[in-house]
Amino acid sequence: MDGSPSGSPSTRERILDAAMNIFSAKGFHDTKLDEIVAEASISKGSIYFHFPNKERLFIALVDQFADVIERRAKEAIEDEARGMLRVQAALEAVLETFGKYRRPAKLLLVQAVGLGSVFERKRMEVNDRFAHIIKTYLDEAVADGSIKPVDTHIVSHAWMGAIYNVVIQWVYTGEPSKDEIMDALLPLLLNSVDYQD
Amino acid sequence: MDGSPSGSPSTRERILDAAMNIFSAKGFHDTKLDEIVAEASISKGSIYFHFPNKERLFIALVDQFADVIERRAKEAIEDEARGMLRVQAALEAVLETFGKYRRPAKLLLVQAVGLGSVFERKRMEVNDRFAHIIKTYLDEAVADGSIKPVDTHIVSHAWMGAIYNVVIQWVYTGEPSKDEIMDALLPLLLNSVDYQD
DNA sequence: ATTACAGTACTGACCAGTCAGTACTGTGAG
DNA sequence: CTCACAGTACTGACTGGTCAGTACTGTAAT
Repeated sequence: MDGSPSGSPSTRERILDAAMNIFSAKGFHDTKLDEIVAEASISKGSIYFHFPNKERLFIALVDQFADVIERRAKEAIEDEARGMLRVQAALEAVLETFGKYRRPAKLLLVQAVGLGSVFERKRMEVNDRFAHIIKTYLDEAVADGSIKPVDTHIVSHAWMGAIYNVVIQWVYTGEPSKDEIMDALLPLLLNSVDYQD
Repeated sequence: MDGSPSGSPSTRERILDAAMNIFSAKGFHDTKLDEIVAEASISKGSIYFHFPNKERLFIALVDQFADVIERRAKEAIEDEARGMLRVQAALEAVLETFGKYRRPAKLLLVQAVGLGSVFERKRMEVNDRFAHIIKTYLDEAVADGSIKPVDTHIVSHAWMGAIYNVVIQWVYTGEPSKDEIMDALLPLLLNSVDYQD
């Protein structure tokens, strides 16, 4: 996910890896920096050499994964010509990416919620970023007549919530499987705006 | 919401009221018991007389609101004869109740997420409780032919996520308005399973 | 005088963040 | 080539503020 060449990972990468594992499992407040120190086999000072504080370390992980999701969605969209096909491609890409990265998904969708105002703003920002992408292409689909007019603002947020909740369910329980999700959720969402492929 | 007769509120109720205000605004970890003490004009000892610890006080609030939501949904369902009409009535009741209680909504949907494993279990429990109600009546609607067969497990979780996310958006920004949500979200959800009223 | 509660002062575990110090790698002046 | 110095990466023992929870006292009703 980090795109760096293989080989012995840098200290910074080891910190990020360990932090991802522990933050995603235990949440922000229940994760002690000393646990990350132990997991990464580095020193506490090292963390503070690479990151200004615990909060920013956490946010770095959120940003890192949000970037991956967004990049994949945009790549998928570029391959499709127009309108509703692009929306569909983006949805598939996002579900695919969540499916591939279970821990980061939990970090973003669960552990980044309900923290203080700093995190609240960050989570809103990521949320809006995704919703805005969906909204853009939904608007496009409405404009070219692929689907009938809808309140694309509400639809985009509703879709994201639907995706989030199903993915969260999957993150916790392993059920339903990725394939079932794709088979059931995708038609459901497309159906909700009266689009049949 | 507490169903008690009006009059000077008991200490317990004042604690719950104050805790609701502060927890919903600042989240669990950023809320100090001393703040609740000040807001409720009671004493710290009083809190520990009525609740064993901070965690259980928080959970009492979550349960209290989850009960209200569930009760309203069940009442609404009882008034409707069958199938999809009951699903629709339940959705309306839930949205109505979230709309009426903004702070409890934020507590349940935002502040109860991303805390430790105790809260995670509680939130899962509430989530599943709601999803199960939806699923029951969706299954009923499938059985009596109101809607075509769908994966009701995924649909129920997707619906809850959609509702949650739109409500969260509303809790934070006040937008879109309750009426807009009802007008856009309800048809969207019903549409997603090919039901037109 | 006992119960049921309310109020206050205090404690001590916890843990994010600090900082003085170590190790190693240039680098360029004499 | 070597010595002096600088920069970078990292270490881990230590600190100090915070706050949930406790111990204890006060009081009013029955």
